[in-house]
Amino acid sequence: MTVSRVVSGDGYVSEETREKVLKAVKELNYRRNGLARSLKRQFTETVGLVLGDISNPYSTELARAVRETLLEQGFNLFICISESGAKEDVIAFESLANHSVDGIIVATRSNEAGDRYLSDLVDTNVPVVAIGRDLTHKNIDFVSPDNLKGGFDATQHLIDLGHKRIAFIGANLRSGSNLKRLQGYIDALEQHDIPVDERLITGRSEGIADEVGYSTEEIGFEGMKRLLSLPDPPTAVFARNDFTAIGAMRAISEAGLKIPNDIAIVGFDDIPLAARMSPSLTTVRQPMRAEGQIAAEMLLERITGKANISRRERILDCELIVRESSGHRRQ
Amino acid sequence: MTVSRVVSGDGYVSEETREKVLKAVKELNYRRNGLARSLKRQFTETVGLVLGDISNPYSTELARAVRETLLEQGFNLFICISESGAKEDVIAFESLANHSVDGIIVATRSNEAGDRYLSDLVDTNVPVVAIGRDLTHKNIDFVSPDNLKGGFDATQHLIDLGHKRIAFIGANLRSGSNLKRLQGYIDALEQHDIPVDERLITGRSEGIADEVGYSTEEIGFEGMKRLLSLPDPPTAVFARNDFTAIGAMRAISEAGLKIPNDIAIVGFDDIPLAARMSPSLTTVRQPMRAEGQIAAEMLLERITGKANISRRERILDCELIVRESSGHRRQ
DNA sequence: TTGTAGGCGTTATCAA
DNA sequence: TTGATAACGCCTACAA
Repeated sequence: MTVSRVVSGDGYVSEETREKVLKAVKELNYRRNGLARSLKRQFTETVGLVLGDISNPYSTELARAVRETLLEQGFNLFICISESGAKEDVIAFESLANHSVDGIIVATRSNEAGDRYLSDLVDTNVPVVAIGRDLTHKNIDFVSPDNLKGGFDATQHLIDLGHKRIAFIGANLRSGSNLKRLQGYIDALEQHDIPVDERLITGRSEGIADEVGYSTEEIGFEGMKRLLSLPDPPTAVFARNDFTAIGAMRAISEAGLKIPNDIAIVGFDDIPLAARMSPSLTTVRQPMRAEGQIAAEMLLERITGKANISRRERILDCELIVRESSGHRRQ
Repeated sequence: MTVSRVVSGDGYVSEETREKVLKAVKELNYRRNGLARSLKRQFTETVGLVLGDISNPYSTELARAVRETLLEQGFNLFICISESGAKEDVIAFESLANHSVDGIIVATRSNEAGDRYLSDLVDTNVPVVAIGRDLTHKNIDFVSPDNLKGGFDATQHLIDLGHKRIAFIGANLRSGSNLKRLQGYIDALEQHDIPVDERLITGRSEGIADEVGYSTEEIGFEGMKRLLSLPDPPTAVFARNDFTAIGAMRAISEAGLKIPNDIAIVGFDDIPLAARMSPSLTTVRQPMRAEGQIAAEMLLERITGKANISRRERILDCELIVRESSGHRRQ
């Protein structure tokens, strides 16, 4: 017990005993067992963050913002990777739960088994915040960029430039955020009485196994190739994210066409690479740092707050960043 | 006790009781406490990975390889970020130690307090493997790319192309891996009787606070600007990594000079962006995935192995990837 | 097939 | 100022 007082640094211990204890600690290489400590105290001051595509600068910026916010409050962050769907999601949640983290932030795509596990977790009073994962539970907070408006703005921008045949690359019906971007695209077309042509909406390519890391670029590449082989190819393209846009740009170049003269293109996210492409990529900037910070703050409120908070939702504005790849107004 | 048997799924339980237990588990939202379990069992089947610059694709590829290797053996991975030196290193190590991970892989730059903490950890029998962190301890394994030979090859390549005034950008005396690259550069020059000109070796710029994220690019930009202002500027540059090289390329372009005609440039790492730059970047490819995999394997051997293993070292070959930025042989 | 006892290493509480 | 006791929730070993 006296040792505990010395090591924890609180409670009355005489200077003499304190020194004796510290000496013994050194000699015996004693280290206080955190598991036992947490077991007794019932909290760990640790938060888990589950990330999907860790290769995407979007994820890493998010993680940095989350971590900074937590650190200010003395909380530690453990990041878990879950790259390929439900099974890995569950492994990640389970391992965080087994370590009794005080709360979890999820930034992977929604899936049934994962959602179920999360609900169970919340029911055992583990605070959870979701970033961009459509998951409606009365006690799970939700943070997301405004994908609907972002998709709308991107498409509107292309329409304003005089385009009528505008394609969407990388539709994924299983991803809510993606679906919102697609919906924004459709809304913009309809608002300008441009018919929605399903052949101009490409989804996930058959041959591509995962949608992780730079493989999303392949989706853009393959999708664009298919669009270019249409009898009446598009004059503009809105890609579901910057990596996909970059893949599409490669396909356009390889076909001997020019951006933006032959085909204009807009992405989503504004990863650092977007500004450096040549031509530089017009894109919808997502407030990654704000998303991370707000999610962390919400989680901390749930962790430290006494009261049971019910579901809150924060949809954050995106900003259209016009660069070279969308070009000037067509005649 | 019967509950434990049901939940763990081993030991004899009658079908009838099992069902009753499972029903109660559901109703009460019971979840087995992992802390208590680990406290009793004395292991967690979890490994910690401490990463410095998470924005660098090098780190994320490493993490993915580590994770895949661990997962095969049923181990989970927790990633901690330590962006700015000793203090954060210690926080990360401490928090992993408090959660009783079974082992730690460190991939941050060496620093005194961090090294000391790691040594203490090892002395309490926590297995540790270091990636690229120069840290000599009799029980800490070491994995690293061959920075010396990589630096030599890069410089040799530029010499072979006919260059005599070759600069090094981004020297950092506190980073061992960086120092090795610099040493390789010097070795190559000396072997060809080219005098080493200290003015051609730029270090860290004053104004730049951190060396994290895309800030390393600033180092390249600032360093190159200084080199260009010399009375007798270099005709070729070897940058300490790809981000630094990319920053240097930007400075060269802004000065109205052409790569590789006016100045040739070589980087280090071969991040995905290197191949896409225009001109594409000649660089020394680092075997990121192999580094991660080998580090994870070594750690698992220490964790599961009964015997005390003494320090092992694995230096992995790098490969010079010649692209456009180094150009053709000069006349 | 089920249940009891003891201990993993802490800390809260109370006693000395 | 220090120490004894109990409890955090689980699992091993043994008893019923």
